Amino acid sequence: MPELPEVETCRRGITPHILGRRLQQLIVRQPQLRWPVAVDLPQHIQGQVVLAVERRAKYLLLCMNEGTLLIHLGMSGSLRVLTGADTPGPHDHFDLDFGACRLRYRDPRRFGALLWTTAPVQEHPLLVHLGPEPLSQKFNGEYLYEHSRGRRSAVKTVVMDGKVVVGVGNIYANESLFLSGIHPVRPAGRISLQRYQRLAENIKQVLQNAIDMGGTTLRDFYNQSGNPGYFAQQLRVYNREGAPCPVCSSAIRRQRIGQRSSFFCGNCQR
DNA sequence: AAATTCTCCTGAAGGC
DNA sequence: TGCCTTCAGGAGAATT
Repeated sequence: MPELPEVETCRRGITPHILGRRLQQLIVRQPQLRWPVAVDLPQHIQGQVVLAVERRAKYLLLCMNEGTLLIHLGMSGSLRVLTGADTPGPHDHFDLDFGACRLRYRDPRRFGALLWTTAPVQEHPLLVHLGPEPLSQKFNGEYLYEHSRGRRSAVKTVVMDGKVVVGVGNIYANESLFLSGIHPVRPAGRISLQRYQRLAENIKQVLQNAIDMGGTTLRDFYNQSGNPGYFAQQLRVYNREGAPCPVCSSAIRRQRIGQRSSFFCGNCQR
């Protein structure tokens, strides 16, 4: 399931293959993604040149001369770089053909998206209200503290709220809260500045470590070359219900918070 | 306004 | 073996 480190891994992997290249053709086999791919998109963007490959939250941004292609991997999406003939599978929904190589998008659950905008991309409706990037200086303990005052919802829900901070998905929220000794259901407004400083640092650390390891492969994340990420072996609580806490050996617990599985140590996290 | 629930989708896993 | 049912999850939309 692509979270920020997986999307960043993807971005870094595809960039050298497509930067400066001209799009020969967009081939759409399945337009029914999160939002339908516009029927006339292929003819609109044919011939566009990739000027930059950026990322905002979990959106990949292919910045081209007349606009920007937004790609979201949803929870089962992946992009592979193909350099030879390769028969598309049933979930290979579109190809971006750059001549020398092509990007093939696969997404069994179809929660992902392919959108084109000619307006300044940061003003796009999907991006304009997003919180800061977690690895930026704008995101820190003070920021979290200020934005959680008066909020009674679980701290885990708040750090996963894209309007507060982007890119912190379920896996990394669980891990960061464990490293910070904070119980995931603790009301966000009842946590001290000091503890938020520690949480913000751990969020940055966990995300950066995961990026350095090429992301987390639990089931279906593979990078542009078809290789898995190696952060899964670093996970301390996620998906480890019943296993011993790496610090105190208490059994890791599992609880649903806001429709999502949460994993934590009831002894270490208060 | 903030908090909660719903929604899209398919594959894996579990029950009988 | 096979046909259910349940669940997982990103995040915008809808509802409370």
